[in-house]
Amino acid sequence: MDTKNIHATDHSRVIIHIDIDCFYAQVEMIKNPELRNIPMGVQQKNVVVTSNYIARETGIKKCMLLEDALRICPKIVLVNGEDLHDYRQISYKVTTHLQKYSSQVERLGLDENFLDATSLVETKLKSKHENITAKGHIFGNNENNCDCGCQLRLTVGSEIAQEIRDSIRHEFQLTCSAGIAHNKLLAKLVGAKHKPNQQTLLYPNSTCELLYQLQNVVDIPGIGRAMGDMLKNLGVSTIRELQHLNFDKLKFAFGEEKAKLIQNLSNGIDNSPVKSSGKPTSIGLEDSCRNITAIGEVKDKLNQLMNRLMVLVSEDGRIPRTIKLTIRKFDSISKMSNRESRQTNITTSLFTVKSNSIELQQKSAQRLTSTIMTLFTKMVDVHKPYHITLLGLSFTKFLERMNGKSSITSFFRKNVEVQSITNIENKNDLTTSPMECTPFSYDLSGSESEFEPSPKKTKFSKLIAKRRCFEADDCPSPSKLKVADLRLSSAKNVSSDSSDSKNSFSDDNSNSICCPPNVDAAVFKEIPKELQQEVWNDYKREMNEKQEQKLQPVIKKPKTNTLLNYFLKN
DNA sequence: CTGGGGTCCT
DNA sequence: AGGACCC
Repeated sequence: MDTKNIHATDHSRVIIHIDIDCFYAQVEMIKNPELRNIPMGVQQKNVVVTSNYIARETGIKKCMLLEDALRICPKIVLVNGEDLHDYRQISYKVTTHLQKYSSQVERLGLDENFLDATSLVETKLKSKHENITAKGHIFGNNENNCDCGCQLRLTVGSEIAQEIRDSIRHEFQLTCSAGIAHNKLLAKLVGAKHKPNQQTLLYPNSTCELLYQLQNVVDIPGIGRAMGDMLKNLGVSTIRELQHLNFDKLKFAFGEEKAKLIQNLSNGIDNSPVKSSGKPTSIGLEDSCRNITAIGEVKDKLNQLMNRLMVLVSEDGRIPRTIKLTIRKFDSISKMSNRESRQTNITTSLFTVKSNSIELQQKSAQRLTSTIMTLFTKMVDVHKPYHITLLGLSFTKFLERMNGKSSITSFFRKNVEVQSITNIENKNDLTTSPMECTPFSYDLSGSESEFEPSPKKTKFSKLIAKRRCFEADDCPSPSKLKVADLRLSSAKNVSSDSSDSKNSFSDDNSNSICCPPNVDAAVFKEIPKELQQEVWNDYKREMNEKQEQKLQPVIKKPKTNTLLNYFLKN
């Protein structure tokens, strides 16, 4: 009857939370072992974001202001950690390693992972019944009286956690801490009880004891500053107060869904699944800065960011289709989160695949910079004085690059399986071939022959043969295909990549996506809706460009490199 | 004198 | 596009 009780007694899962100890600091100590025996902190601008444990003994805390840190520990050695590249790289290696243990691994930041070990435990229990002993700490004093078998499962979970931590240490020279419990919330909370390089096991009967050790509701992951403030206004600050607050009051303040969620959390109930993280859905960089006031500086900074960003994108291996510019304007009423952003689609033809890495050639770089500056002028009136305190660039909506050997069927697979999380190692298996500098597209050799048959091979089979094709990363839900998402470059706007929604709607306004006449209808029918969309858009754009060309002296235009080209039939 | 990232929801 | 949350 009461769903709360049903869930409260569901201990069927075994969840392990793994938290790499002072992650950035450990990476820095690997890079420079001399830092191991002295107090060391990792600095980003005016903040010491983390430090090794020697520094922590002196009282250094996470995200401490530089000034305070230096006062507390004048001897602290600081390492700049503003470039997360190396941290990100090692972080993904760890996650990929964890995926050997379970298909369900969820990343949280760069240094934490949840792992659903339920089936691993069940498997292990089938073959092993003796000598099962809890590893590491056990939280609380209560005996476990639960008869659902959770004690045995969680105990096995602690053995697995120990193995995993050992393997991480062995593989990466990284120490980490772990929490084992029957849900994510409790695994994370209990893992914090013994750090660093230790692990803690929670049996369900000790749940309340664990929760009551928290000082405030905002110590519950999932309750942040905003909710914390509202709860304070409701007279709620402790866990106990949240547990006992009248549900209708909570519902009035947060809505039923949120209310249920946080009251459940306050009772240690968390049914959220461990979601496989897969590859990142966005890749971005930010740089906070002191007061930029000149357009030249903006351009400069953005170019630097773009260069760094291209390295990350190349390592990722996918092609992004939208770019977002984020800025923060100086504000005397220093409001938090005073950021603005503008986003626009970009064409895949901007990117060049060369020796298995992705590059921006001069022309493309200029075009990208120009569309980014257009975004900038949408947020800032450059004729008036301004000062910018942060610039950020971020790519999203990636197309997966496939390797053709994995066969054409994978291209049309309904459910895109989660692929190995990132191809950091890709860099290492580059095969350099001088011939292999091709734009990201298929040259249809000779613009006149564009729609003409080519002798033997279809364009598509060429594509497969060349092992260069792309797969939409996301399976669009029908709601994504609303008219609002249709973006077509109008003839007036072909010179700009930024198909701004304002000027990109064309007369047809259709929900109707059509198969272009030059594309094999059978193939078209099989591809995901979103790809159909893009193929259709590409076709429209080509028509527009052709029209424009008629008005101009005939210049050999470089072929546009689009999805459409993949599907051109002969 | 407040990093540099990410995720999901609205 | 912004806001909440996480690290």
